[in-house]
Amino acid sequence: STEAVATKCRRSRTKFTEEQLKILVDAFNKKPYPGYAIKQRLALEVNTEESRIQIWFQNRRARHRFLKRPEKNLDLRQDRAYPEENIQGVRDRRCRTSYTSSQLQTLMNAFMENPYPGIDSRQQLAEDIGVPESRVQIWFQNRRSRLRIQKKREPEEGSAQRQNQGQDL
DNA sequence: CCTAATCTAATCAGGGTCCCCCTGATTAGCCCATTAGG
Repeated sequence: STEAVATKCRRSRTKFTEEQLKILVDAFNKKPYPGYAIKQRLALEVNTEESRIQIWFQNRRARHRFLKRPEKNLDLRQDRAYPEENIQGVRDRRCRTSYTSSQLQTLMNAFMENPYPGIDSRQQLAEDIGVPESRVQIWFQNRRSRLRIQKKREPEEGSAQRQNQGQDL
């Protein structure tokens, strides 16, 4: 098995310089849950894609979640508990991407071909439909997730159309 | 080895359409998610 995709699967690792890390760590200490505007500004300041900034914050939070002092292990979420104090607008998210039907068609076709596209495929796809690669990646994640849920909800369709008792909850 | 990249599951939230549904965006992950590149 494993016909090992010839093309590279993962995006190559981003290597941050010390300066870049200093800026990021500084921002993280100020605000471990930055909104979109802050992430965008950091991306500019550090000269990296915003998606890399987002991943960096995710990974750092994961690492620090348990690195923190055990006596106060609820700190990371404090920031979310008091949204009033946020300098930046509360709940500052990236704007929803709205796909056209032809863009969706392209994504669907690619999904049926391979629901786990590597970086090269995603980038090609992103270029084809004119959307950032990070959005394509999210689209595939959500698509896979919802397909799983749907399959779970409808266990089988081809066989066994009789017994269907007590499956709720 | 360290940590960026990736994954699943759950949840928040925008927008259409009529108050619920679809789906994009964000987050956590707990013997402390897993995988793998440099």
